[in-house]
Amino acid sequence: MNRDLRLSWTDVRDRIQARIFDRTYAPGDKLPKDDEIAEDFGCARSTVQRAMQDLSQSGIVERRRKGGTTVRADPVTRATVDIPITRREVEERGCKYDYQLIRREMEIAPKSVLARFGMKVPISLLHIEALHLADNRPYILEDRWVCTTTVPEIMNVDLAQKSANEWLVRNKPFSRCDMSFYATKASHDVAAQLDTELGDALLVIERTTWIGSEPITTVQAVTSPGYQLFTQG
Amino acid sequence: MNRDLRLSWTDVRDRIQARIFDRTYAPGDKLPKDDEIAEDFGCARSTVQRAMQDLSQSGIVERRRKGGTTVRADPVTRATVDIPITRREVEERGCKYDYQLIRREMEIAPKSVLARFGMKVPISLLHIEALHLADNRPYILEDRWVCTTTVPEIMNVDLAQKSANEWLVRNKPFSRCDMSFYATKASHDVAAQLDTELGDALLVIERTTWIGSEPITTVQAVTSPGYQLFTQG
DNA sequence: AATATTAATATGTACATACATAATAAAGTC
DNA sequence: GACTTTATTATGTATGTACATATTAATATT
Repeated sequence: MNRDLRLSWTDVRDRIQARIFDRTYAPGDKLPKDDEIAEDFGCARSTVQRAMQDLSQSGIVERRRKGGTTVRADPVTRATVDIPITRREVEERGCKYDYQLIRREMEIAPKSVLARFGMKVPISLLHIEALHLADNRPYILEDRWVCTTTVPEIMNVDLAQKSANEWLVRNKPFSRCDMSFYATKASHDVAAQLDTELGDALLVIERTTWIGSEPITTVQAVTSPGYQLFTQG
Repeated sequence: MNRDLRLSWTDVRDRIQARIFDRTYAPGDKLPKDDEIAEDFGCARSTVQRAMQDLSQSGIVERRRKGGTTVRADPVTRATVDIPITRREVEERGCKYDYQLIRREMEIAPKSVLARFGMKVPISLLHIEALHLADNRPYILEDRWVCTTTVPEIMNVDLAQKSANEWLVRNKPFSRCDMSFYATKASHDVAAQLDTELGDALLVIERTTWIGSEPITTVQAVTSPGYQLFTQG
């Protein structure tokens, strides 16, 4: 067989996707089984499998053993968000990065914080407030709680010099990260810290991480006014 | 070889990930090549390849032909957001879904809208304003522009009955979707539509879609107060 | 008819092999 | 030294085969 004519899995994916787009296979429809598509296209089943893997991850089709492949009836719009280290984010915008530690003390975590970890029993955690600046202007205000039983080393880190954000992400990899986004009105304190108006609408990025089942940290990153978070590709 | 002892690609991934987590391979470090890992673990290279594919997609490692595999120096926190059809989202919360068309007319798109499509020349687009309700309470206010040259069929759709959101996602698949999130203060109009206070902080989900290089639609979904957007697994 | 058991089946995985591709390193040229 | 050309090499892909696994469908059992 002429190798130049061989289909790549991206070709196969695109052709199947095209058939979904032009409604040859409409939402809810069942697709032929991989073997049939492979024979139809003149390629190996594993090539179809690779294409289907991609379509499945994109949320376009759903696959079940024995059940076959179906076009998702209720298509979802799926996107990926990347949250880099704040320093890097600022520097990639071509701004000068600065960082200020506002507060750092052990505290009994309030219920709202415990809830993010899925814990009930009150426990003392390291509470950190810090400000990230871009070109000397407040950029992100972070309100963080770190679990010192999972991450005892954090007690020896000079958080006035290096942000917990940076230290954690470089030194404490996580296996699970829950994230959420919401809007909040700038309180008196927050407005003062971010040097903005009381009542301004601010985007909050909340993240909670674990290693295995051990909680690492939870953070509310309150962004400055006008902040916009974009998805990747 | 005893098949029961064979490593699955998830095992391989987990073991490599563990070595990254315990800093055997620290950020920026180069990993052994697939062949070596395969021999080390006693599995086929393709199994390592599958594991690496996953780690690469998760943003944990970076792979380059000939260059090899490196642990990402500046780790990013990566997450996936799924935006379902609004009806489905409301119903999955166990609420009654309703929908109201507020406005629907052809209009010259303002520059801000054209910019989202990456267009310069002013053009007339279908402008739609609509309200999604959950248990009779305003849930999401959508402000949408549809490109009628790409989607002429939309002109024949009764948007008073079926939301453009739903119709488009079911009938006009897209190949590209740009998304962004930000916070906004409720204007007089928005506050009235969402039945909330003037100046409330609201999360806006902005999406723009294309099929190939043809623009389909762009929408600002202004959520009601307290709305929180979560990432997937 | 409802339930448990068994068979059938489409997708998923593991492996070996051969080749493709993109980056890098080495060698050659001016 | 600066530039171009040419190997070299690690990852990526395509294929075939053999099994594993999860689900559905069929059958037997109560």
